Amino acid sequence: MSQLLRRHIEAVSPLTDEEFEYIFSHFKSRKLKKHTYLIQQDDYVKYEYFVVNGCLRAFIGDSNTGKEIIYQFGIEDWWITDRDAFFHGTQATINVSCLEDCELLGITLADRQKLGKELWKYEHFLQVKANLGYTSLLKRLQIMISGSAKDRYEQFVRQYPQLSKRIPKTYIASYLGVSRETLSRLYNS
Amino acid sequence: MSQLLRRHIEAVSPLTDEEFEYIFSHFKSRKLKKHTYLIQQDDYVKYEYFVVNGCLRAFIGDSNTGKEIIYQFGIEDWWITDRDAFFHGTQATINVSCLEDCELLGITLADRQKLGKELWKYEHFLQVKANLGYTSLLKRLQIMISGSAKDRYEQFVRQYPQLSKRIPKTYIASYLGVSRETLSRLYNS
DNA sequence: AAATCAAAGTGACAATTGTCCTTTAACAGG
DNA sequence: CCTGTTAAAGGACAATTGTCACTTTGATTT
Repeated sequence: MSQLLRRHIEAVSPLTDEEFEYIFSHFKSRKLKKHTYLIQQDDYVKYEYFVVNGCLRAFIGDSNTGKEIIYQFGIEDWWITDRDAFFHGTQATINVSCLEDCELLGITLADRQKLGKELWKYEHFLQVKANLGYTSLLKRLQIMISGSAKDRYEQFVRQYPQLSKRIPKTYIASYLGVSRETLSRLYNS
Repeated sequence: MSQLLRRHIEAVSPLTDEEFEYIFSHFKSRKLKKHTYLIQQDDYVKYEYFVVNGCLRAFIGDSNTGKEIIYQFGIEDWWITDRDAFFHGTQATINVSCLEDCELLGITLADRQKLGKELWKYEHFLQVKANLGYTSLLKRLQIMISGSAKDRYEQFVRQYPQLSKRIPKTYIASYLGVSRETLSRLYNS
């Protein structure tokens, strides 16, 4: 369990055993069953979660059309939360639910900041991680702006071959901003 | 000049005069005329730039279609570079050119990291800035996934009323992932 | 094995957006 | 004042994608 988190942090900032133990002591484990919600709209979001096991989806429920737009998946070695609500202490505008049974490690904003202040390595880890996240999001945005439905799907399969098998197409369509039917036709013609 | 940068950093991390002077001494001023390029595809990207004055666009030139896709504008108080190339020391995959005469402050990756190590406040500033950038990019992505051309344009005007007047519509269309003609029809019907 | 349910495929049609092309307007430089 | 350049508007048509309704498939439960 904790090994995954350790390797994840050490990919940026190598740690001593003591340092890691100290960091790890601030995380709280949480297990959730398939179909349950980690975060629901209007919740206050106390934690940011590291995914140890399972698969989740973060989505916006459009109250007008009743449709859901998935903007992120979370699997092993990824982080997931409503960042905006988490950082600003406001209510969630999104939902996060489990597509599989999940095992997570949560940390509060206060502890996150405390660790950053106490350990430069952790602050550095947060900084690098945020920058990596930014660049990968930017790549996704570029494809969303310029690519056709087909481009987007092919790129997704190339980038996440495992995920594209693990997740129902309906959800992938939503993630790509395309209707389920259109996606279906892309690989049957 | 330097006051803008100071206020920008201090919005996250208040500094003493000495600290700011030290930070500022690592930046190099650069002035560019309208229509010139700050970064061209295949350049090595030594600097990350803070915009003191002017307006720039970052875009991808699609070599197949010959079309350009703008994925970011840069104006006063924003940062601009090819982040991927800057962080990894690789060649630029994008272009950045000036829509107006520009005045910039550039910092190298080595100096950026050095400042982060020497001053926790600066590392913290980088971390917070990256997280803010991430959340704002995510909001943009959400609109790109779910919004119609009209939604996107209206949202853009709401969020950047000044920019929408300052920048030619052709560029705004490209930023929104919409053809110039489609955008033109949105506010004439 | 039968019943139930969720996911995926498909056909027909509508709506949105892109592409190509022509025209108009604004404006800078000689 | 003219001329060349750039931005913008708009018409006509094509391509892409969405929507709705229905069928098929496959998994799960009883």
